[in-house]
Amino acid sequence: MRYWLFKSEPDAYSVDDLAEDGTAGWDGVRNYQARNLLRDEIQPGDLVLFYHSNAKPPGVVGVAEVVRGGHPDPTQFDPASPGYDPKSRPEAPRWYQVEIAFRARLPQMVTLQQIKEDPELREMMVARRGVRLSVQPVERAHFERVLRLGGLSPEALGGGTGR
DNA sequence: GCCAACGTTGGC
DNA sequence: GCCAACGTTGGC
Repeated sequence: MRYWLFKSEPDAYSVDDLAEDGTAGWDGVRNYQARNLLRDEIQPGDLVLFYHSNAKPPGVVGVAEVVRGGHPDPTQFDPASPGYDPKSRPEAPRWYQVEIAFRARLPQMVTLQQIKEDPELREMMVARRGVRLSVQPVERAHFERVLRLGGLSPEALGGGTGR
């Protein structure tokens, strides 16, 4: 099992939206590095830190679980979608998504500032200057540390599937 | 294949 | 709202 961090602007899609929806296709990613992770690396059962970017303050606000691995992002074929890509064809999709399910809110959000100031977390990709990747790998130790700082027990999430 | 111009991200 | 840092595009 691997761990990831997904960024979302809460004005566009927040952890509350995910909690309400239950599951969501992580569509709209239009960056090749992130696409490769979505298509090739992210597997069902992997756990995701849900991160609010462009928020006040930015930080990790929840946990989700991957429930379906990489498959073509349908919004690329929808002319009405902001993610529409006229150069992508169904027989050779350019963009991929995974599906995630809501698992938990963090009782206390873990802010970007906390991550940067924490000796155990400051190596996280999200804390590094200039890193804009919206889908990032996270080390297990970092994942568990973020959960503890947020008031969740990693053990409570780790084993069960919640399904 | 270079690289200038442009667009986007996202913290501050 | 600013702007630094990146990524993408497209002319050549």
